[in-house]
Formats: sequence, structure tokens, C-alpha cells
Amino acid sequence: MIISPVARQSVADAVYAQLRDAIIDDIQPAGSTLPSERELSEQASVNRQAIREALQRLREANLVTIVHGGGVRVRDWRRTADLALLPEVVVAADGRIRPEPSLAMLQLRTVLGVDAARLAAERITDDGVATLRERLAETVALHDGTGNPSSATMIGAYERIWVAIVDASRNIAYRLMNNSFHAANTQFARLLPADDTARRDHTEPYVVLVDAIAAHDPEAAAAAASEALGVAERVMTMLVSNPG
Amino acid sequence: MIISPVARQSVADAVYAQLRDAIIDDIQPAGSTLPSERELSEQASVNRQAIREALQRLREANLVTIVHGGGVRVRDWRRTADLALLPEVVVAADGRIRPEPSLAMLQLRTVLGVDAARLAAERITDDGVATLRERLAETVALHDGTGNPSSATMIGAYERIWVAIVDASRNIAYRLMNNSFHAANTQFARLLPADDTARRDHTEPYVVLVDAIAAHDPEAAAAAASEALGVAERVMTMLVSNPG
DNA sequence: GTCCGCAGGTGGTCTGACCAATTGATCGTT
DNA sequence: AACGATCAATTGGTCAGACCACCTGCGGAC
Repeated sequence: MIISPVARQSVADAVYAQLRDAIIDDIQPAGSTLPSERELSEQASVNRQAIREALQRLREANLVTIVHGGGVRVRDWRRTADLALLPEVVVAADGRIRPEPSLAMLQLRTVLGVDAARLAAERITDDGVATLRERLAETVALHDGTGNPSSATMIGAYERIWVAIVDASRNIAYRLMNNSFHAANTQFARLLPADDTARRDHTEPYVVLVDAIAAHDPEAAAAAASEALGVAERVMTMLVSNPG
Repeated sequence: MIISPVARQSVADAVYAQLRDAIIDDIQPAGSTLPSERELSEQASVNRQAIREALQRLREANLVTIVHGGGVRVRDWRRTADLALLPEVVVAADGRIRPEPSLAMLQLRTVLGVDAARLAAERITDDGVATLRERLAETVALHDGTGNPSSATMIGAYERIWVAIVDASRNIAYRLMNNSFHAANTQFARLLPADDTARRDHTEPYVVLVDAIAAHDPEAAAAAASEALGVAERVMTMLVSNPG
């Protein structure tokens, strides 16, 4: 038997997660003031330093403002937080997937992916094409093989194709954005049922996509990307809308 | 005379900024190990707690991995950091604008803006239209007025139009993304020359854009958004390419 | 009534200690 | 010599208590 590694989270991590979820879930509404550091440390039975680390991270995430001598105020995260919060938003505190933000994310991913593919077709180098074909071959092999890859393995394989595409687009903003999606996808992979449609073969549109990019055909690449991501979007939409 | 408020930053903030810039600038390359907390605190002549807060924030930003008893390793931020880092990337440690990431960001903003406009045209409510027209009127008034608004004021006015559009698109991912752009724009506003083209009147395409969204015409809205953002992109491209 | 000043509360910094995990050298066994 | 168990040094994690810097609001002086 294989046991999964124990998730060790520090005290500060736990405090941070609690406060973050309370803010996202509007339990601690925007504009309200958090208890003082000393009070929080007493409530949580932890040292004040741990509280401080958590609060500073909340500030980094633009979830609160901290005023020296004043206090800690909750901000309206919808108006201040950035995309880094998305992976936390798509999963509720109780571990369930939130349908609405999830679909919003998939929509954004499609738009970005289509344009990244277009850009990649314009800018890709010979080395980039080689890498891309390699990633595609690995993904196809996973489906053809006699093994029984997990859905997380499959999602990872498709993600690596996209990493290669975004790399080829030579746009650091697209790159960072793709990293945000990766974090959110990791959340999904943990939660989706083990035997789901993610393991079915969706490689056909990717073959077309890679060929279009390699041929330096931006419009064809965009169309193929739209197709490839549209499939994923529909699958995920279904899974998210009626879980289980 | 009016003096600008002094930027008070805590020691932990200063440490964080230093380490972050060292990582982004590859002075502390990916894979390398940072000095121990005790050593850093000695080097910087600050408390170990301040060092810890900075390191935890670096971890939050996916710039380093921390292993209990192991050490602090620098990650490849291009592959791990998310869009929240973009505002830090567009401005170098010495305060100068980095052209390449800046153009990448503007490109991404155009793609997202066009799609947000399309979505807004489909989903906007009557209340949303009213808010949008109000924001537009405020921006137009700034140009028509006899006052002499700063470029920061103008940038803020255009940003509020976009906030209204993104709100109307009812997509939380687009919303968070727009917040990331706002942070980056704030950086720009601080650095751009006081008397620049940002203060010129760019409202015409926005009038068309708002009308198209109000008329629930997605394609016209997308075209107008492309026009409006294209202008901004060209202006910024010029400013960024040959500063001063 | 208005204004000033002070006291109490809040975040920011510091010191020093101990706990927990990793690492690598050491030493013994095979 | 190769391997493995052991242990000490190193590093991150937590804790306690103190003091400084800043903000706020109450109360007294005017």
C-alpha cells in the first residue's frame, strides 16, 4: 500500500489559510477590521510572530491593508486581489469546486490560449518546434501505451504542451499567466474524480494545432487552439456543473 | 509647495524588495541556495523575524522553496511565478522601465480587453450601462475642462472605464486580471514623464466602445476595444521604446 | 465649543532561547 | 572497500517577553 505524503503545514500557513478563506467567503467582510495581532495570537494559541507572517502574506496578496498603529482592514478582494488568488477562489474552504469562478477561469484560459497559439505561430523557432513535437509525442504515447495513466498525469502532459506553446510565443506576461492556470489546474486535478473524461483521448486537435504552429500559420493555429481548448472547456463545464 | 508623501517601508519590505530584485535580475540564479536566515539577518543588521517575513512572502510569490532544516532555494520565476509578479517585472530595481515585459503586458491587456468588451456587450445590465456612461462622461469632462489634470489622473479615469467594462463582463477571472494591470499601470504612472501623450484626448474610440456595449453588439464592441487599446498600446510602445 | 495633550491600544522591531527537520561526516559492520 | 546506522552541526519553525513608533480618542484647559 502507498500512503500519500502528509501535508505538513506550518502554524502561519494554517492561520493564513483560515483568514484568507474567511475573507473570500465574506465571513470577514470588506471594510471590517481584524482583531489585533495580540488578540489573534491568543485566540489561535500561537505566537504573535506566526500571526504576523500570515498577515504580511495577506497584505502581499492585497487582501488587507495594515496601518502601523492603526489596525488591519479587510479590502474588497474582487477589486484589489490579482490573478494569483484564482486557484484559491476556484476551490471553497470545504474543498468543493466553485462552479462560477471555475468557468470564468476556463473562459480566460481559452482566450489566452488562442492568442498564445497565434503568437507562437509567428515567432516560434526551429528549436521550439522540436520541443513542441516532443511534448506532443509524449502525450500521444500516454494514450497509446498499455499503461493506465492517472488523470493528473494526463493533465500534466497537456499542460506541458501549453508550456511549450507559451514559451514559443516569447511573451513573459503570457508565461506568467499560464503559471497561474497551472496552479489552478493542480487544484482541479486533486479534486476531480479519479476515473473521468480527462483521461480520454483529446489529442486530435492538438496534432492540428502543433502542425499549424510549426507551419507558421497564425490563423490556423488560433482556430486549432480554439478547438482544442473548447473541448476541454466543455468537458470541464460538464464536470463542474454536475460533479460526481 | 506640496511635498509628496514619504514612502515608509518596513525593514521586512526592504529585505523582500532586495531579494526579489536579485532573483528577477538573475543575480541570485534559479537553483541557488540563499544564505541562512541567521546569516541574512546578520548581513542586513535586522532581526531574524524580519528576514522570515520577507522569505515567507517570497515563497508566497513562488520565487523560492523553503525546506524545514534544508534551506531556501531559488526557483525559476519564469516557470513558477504568476501574474502578480508582472508589476514588479516591468520596473527594474533602479526604477527604469523594462521595455520587453512592458510590451508583453500591453499585448496581453489588448487581448483581454477585447474579449472583456465582447463579453460585456453580451451580459451587461441596464445598471451596468448607466455606470459605464457615467465613467465615460467623467473622462470626457476631464479633457473638456479648463483644469490641468495630471497624467496619473487621466490614466485613472481610463482605468475606471475598464473596471466598469470588466464588471459588466461578470467574469471574476477577468476582474482579477484587470487588477493586475492596474498595479502595473500604477507603476507606469509614477515613472512616465509628467507632460506626455497620456494626457491627450483618446476618448473617441471609447465613445464608440461604450455605445457598442450598450447596444449589446459584441462584435462592434470587440472592434472598438481593439481600436481603443491599440492606440494606447502604440503610445506606450513609443514611450517605452525611447524614454524621455 | 474648540483645541491641545496625554494615555492606551496597535503594529514594528528586537533579543534570546528552544524545538524540529535535514544534512553530512563518522564510525562500525559486512 | 562498500554499505548502513548513528550522531552532531546546520537550518528552518516556534515561542516568550520586552520595547519602540504610530494612531486614536478621551478629557481637561482655554
